[in-house]
Amino acid sequence: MPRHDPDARNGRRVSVTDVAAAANVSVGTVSNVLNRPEKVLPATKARILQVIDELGFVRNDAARQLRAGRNRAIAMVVLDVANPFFTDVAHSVETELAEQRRPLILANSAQDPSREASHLDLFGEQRVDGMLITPVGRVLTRLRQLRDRGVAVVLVDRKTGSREFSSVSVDDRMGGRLAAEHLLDVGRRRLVFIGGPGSLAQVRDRWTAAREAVESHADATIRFVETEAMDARAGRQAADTLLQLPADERPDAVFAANDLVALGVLQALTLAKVSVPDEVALIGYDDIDFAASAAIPLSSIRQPREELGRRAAQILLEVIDEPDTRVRHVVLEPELVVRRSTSG
Amino acid sequence: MPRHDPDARNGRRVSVTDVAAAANVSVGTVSNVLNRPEKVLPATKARILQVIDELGFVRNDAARQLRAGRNRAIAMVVLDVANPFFTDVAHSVETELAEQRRPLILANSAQDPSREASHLDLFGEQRVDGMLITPVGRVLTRLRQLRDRGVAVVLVDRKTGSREFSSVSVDDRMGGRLAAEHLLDVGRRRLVFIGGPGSLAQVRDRWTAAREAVESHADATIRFVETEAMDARAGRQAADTLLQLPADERPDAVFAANDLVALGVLQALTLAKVSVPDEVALIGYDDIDFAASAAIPLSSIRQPREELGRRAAQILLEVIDEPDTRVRHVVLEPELVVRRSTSG
DNA sequence: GCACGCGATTGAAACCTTTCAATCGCAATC
DNA sequence: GATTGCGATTGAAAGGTTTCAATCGCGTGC
Repeated sequence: MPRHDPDARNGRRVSVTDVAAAANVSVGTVSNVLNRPEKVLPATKARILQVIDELGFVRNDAARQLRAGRNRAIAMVVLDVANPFFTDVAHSVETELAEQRRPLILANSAQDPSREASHLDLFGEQRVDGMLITPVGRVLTRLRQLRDRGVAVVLVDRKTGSREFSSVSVDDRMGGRLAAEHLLDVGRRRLVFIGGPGSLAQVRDRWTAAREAVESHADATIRFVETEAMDARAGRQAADTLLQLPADERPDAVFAANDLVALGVLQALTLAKVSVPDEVALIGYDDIDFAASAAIPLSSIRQPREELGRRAAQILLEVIDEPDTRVRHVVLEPELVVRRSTSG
Repeated sequence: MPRHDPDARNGRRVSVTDVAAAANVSVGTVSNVLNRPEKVLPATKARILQVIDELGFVRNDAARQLRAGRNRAIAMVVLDVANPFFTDVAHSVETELAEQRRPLILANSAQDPSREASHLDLFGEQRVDGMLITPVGRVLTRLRQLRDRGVAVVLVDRKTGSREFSSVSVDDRMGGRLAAEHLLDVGRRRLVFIGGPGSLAQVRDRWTAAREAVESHADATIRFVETEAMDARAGRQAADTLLQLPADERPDAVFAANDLVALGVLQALTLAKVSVPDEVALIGYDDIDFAASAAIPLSSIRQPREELGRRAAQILLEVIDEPDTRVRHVVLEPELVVRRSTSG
């Protein structure tokens, strides 16, 4: 009863050969109908299309790819699919690729170098045409191997190995500076930066620039609270740690390395009845949509994520077309967005 | 200068044949090293592995799939990748599949039947082993075709064509009832349901159950405000429409078909200085993480999304192993979560 | 010394599509 | 009536892997 059409299921799969036989043409003609319909006589085409329909023929993509030597798909490896920042960027990439009818395969490294490596290996075997990656681990060697085998690679939101691979990124140092200077501007002097792991370039750059900004104010300090991940849970935990400090050691401002962490911090502070921004000012990073509608609307550093995805896709397509184009680095600028969490 | 290793790039791609020749074995043995390493003598294996490394051989997945007739991958088509509910479900699916080393290909139908159809066609050509889908359009015919060609199909969060396909879903009617009854319980009588498009089964079920709950109260009313999508923007727009009503026609409670819509409604109401929950009570659906940290923490109907993904993946794997297992329907129960937006 | 058994290895066949040089059929031209 | 030109069609080859029946080589038991 669950069975719907046993014949179709048990019968061997239908191939171009079967279609050709049934339509009394050669396989070449069937292939032409599929790929260069204008090359075949309308009458023949109609007949073949009808047979295709009757037999339920579906082109086998594996065979097609084998013959072509490549896969039209583009793979994208992001740090965290649960972070709206990355899904927004991916969405923008997808939109740009849709024009060329190229599917986007999304993979989540979850900031884990071993997961990242296994995704890269898989995409290598799949011979994707191009790849967008926000690297976590030491992947330069693997990326070179891919490139040498003809896979176009563009780095997103990162410039590692920049002499060899084009990239599109947002200036994290500028973002870090903007955030820190804003906190200083609103009179805060005991800053904390929360983010991690410290091995992530994004985290390092934002932290370093923030530290430099703070160091130019003699009376201000900033310290680094490292987290293992960058989600709300990590933010809550980090904030709980800070709450255990004696009152006179508590920070009066928190700069979270992304908005998810900031939202976590906000939850923990609210729960502990610490007023934001009166007692602690709070700024995040990314300006995801939820930042604006948080319990206390969150100040943040806006990254132009739509443009980031679009430009990345464009450059990737260029590299696919012309692998020897000059390596390019597009650096976009972030922007400070002030909301209630830093300006009560 | 962008060129890294011209030899490797220009040279023909390395195949098992090349490896076999260089290692003085047959292709069969190379294949065994790759797929059944225990079958080959340690010394031979070591030699072949070394050659593989030296030559930079990477198995061609297209050829492998062609031979195998299928692709180990599982495809998942969701309504909206920008909705954390679906990324959470997808994440849970991915985790479950990881044990079998099956990659998950995520595709976004964006509630658009034509996008959904083209994804299905693509996955058909790719001969994925299995597919999880939350259907939008009239896809039953396509799904049957896929099933008849050996693709395991499990419906997620929907029961269309339930005699033929197994499914895992959450009881939307129960959810709709819980939401409406809660609003009635806290004394509201002029309800509005916001969601859409009305063709979505989720929307219909939640609405219908809510209407039924309201109808059993003689003095209460509920009306349907249909949106084109289910994101925050749609929520803001719908709320703006309501705000233009004369004060005595305004609702005193809003039931949004998902949390994104609810957050949009909340933004618009806040902007218009309408107090939530005093003037308008607001409840969402899904209980995404952000619901708890919204400006006014959002009451919602929690769906067990982790379990939803896990069970869906498990059933799919069962169907792949044993295509003729009985069709099963797992229905999970949603749960009311009361927060400030309905209980000031 | 021989047959047997068994693990290791072989290599041709199969998977299905696309490509492209060759061929066909037909009409226009000389 | 023969030739040319041209669009439509043909069909064999190529692409790289896996499978599996057949073979090899070697030690064991008689």
